Amino acid sequence: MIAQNELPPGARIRERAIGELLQVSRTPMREALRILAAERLVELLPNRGAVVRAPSPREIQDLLSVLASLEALAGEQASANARDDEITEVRALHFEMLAAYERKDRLTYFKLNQGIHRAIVAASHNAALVELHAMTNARLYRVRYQCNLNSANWHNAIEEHEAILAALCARDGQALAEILRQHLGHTWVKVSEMLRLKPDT
Amino acid sequence: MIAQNELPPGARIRERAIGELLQVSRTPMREALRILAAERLVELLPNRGAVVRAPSPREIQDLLSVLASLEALAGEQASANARDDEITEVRALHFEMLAAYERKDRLTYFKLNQGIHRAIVAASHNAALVELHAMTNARLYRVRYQCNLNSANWHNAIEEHEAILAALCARDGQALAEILRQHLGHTWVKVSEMLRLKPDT
DNA sequence: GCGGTCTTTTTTGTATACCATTGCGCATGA
DNA sequence: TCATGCGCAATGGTATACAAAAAAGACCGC
Repeated sequence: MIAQNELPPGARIRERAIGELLQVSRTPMREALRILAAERLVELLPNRGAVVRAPSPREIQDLLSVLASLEALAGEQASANARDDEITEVRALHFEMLAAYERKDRLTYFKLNQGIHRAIVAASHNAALVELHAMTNARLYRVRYQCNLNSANWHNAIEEHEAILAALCARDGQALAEILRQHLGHTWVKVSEMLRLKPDT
Repeated sequence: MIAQNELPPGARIRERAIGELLQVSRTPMREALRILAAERLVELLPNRGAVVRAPSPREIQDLLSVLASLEALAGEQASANARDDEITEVRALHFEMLAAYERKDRLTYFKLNQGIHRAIVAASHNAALVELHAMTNARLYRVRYQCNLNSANWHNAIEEHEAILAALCARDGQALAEILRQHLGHTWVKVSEMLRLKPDT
């Protein structure tokens, strides 16, 4: 519900209300809220309940720099450790994404884009990295989704993804790390532009 | 209790038993366990409760490679963003650590060592990075503590810390990142040696 | 009309009761 | 002797009741 904006940032989560909505009592509801708080998706105010967190622009920039480092590491380790079939799957996802690009199907494009990055991280065969990447990515999901809806220039991203795929196929860890770093740097450029135009989202 | 090995890896955590020990009922106990599970310090088995996680050697190596990337990023950002008084504090901690080294006070040495790294990360002024570093570090705390007790050669670590301090004072982000990376690479060497000698710890 | 205080109501924090599932031990039989 | 099945004890999962804290609202004085 947070990811899909049914619970917008800043919204208070009343245990009874949401629990009733989901047909569970307060106990599992509270346990879920503690997990979401540990994942930094909600903030727990003592004696005042939970609110959906809205990462500030500064926090978004910080998270993106961390994500860039994590993906750079993933790129290096994936280049070294990925099985050929995993690389093949990334290539397949890449072409699916190109198809969605041609059709201007933004939602599918977005999900496939995320899927490619997740697949590269998974190909590192580094379980801890997969976990931290997923957690960091989850915190950025909402804003990146909004950005994907609004952004005008997809083309750069496509070109970068071509380069990502080439580096992965060549198993050139250094190059892949560097491209992924730049790629997420450009993501920050797009996100910050969107925040300037639509500060409310 | 997990960090201090009062609950060793693999130990089952029975909600009623530990709750009684801590004078709390099962409800807050369960909420705490969910948080620890989200932090990957315990594992939750459906209908079978919680057990203290013991990171495998492979997982330790993976976590250290992630930690190296996080600290490298912290080094870059700290070089750019640290206030002078934060750097001064790192220097002070460094000399305190040297004092503990001279006295062969392993516990104090260990804690100051951790404190230096934490201070450098904090000096990045990147809140998300601080959080992820703390979480990753917590997962490695126990094994690194064991390693600190057993390791013979402190001297390399001291030299590396001299270099870390020098790079930070010079605000040379690239150099600092590289040294921190190597430093954690050497940590893995020490930990893996210990694991070979004492696989049970 | 406005501000402050007291009361009421809502909401979170904790304890406990009850149910479902699991695991173990014991008995039974091949 | 060993495998299998039954039953009991223990443990986790959920709901709910009660206590404490905070928010909301009413009332009063100025």
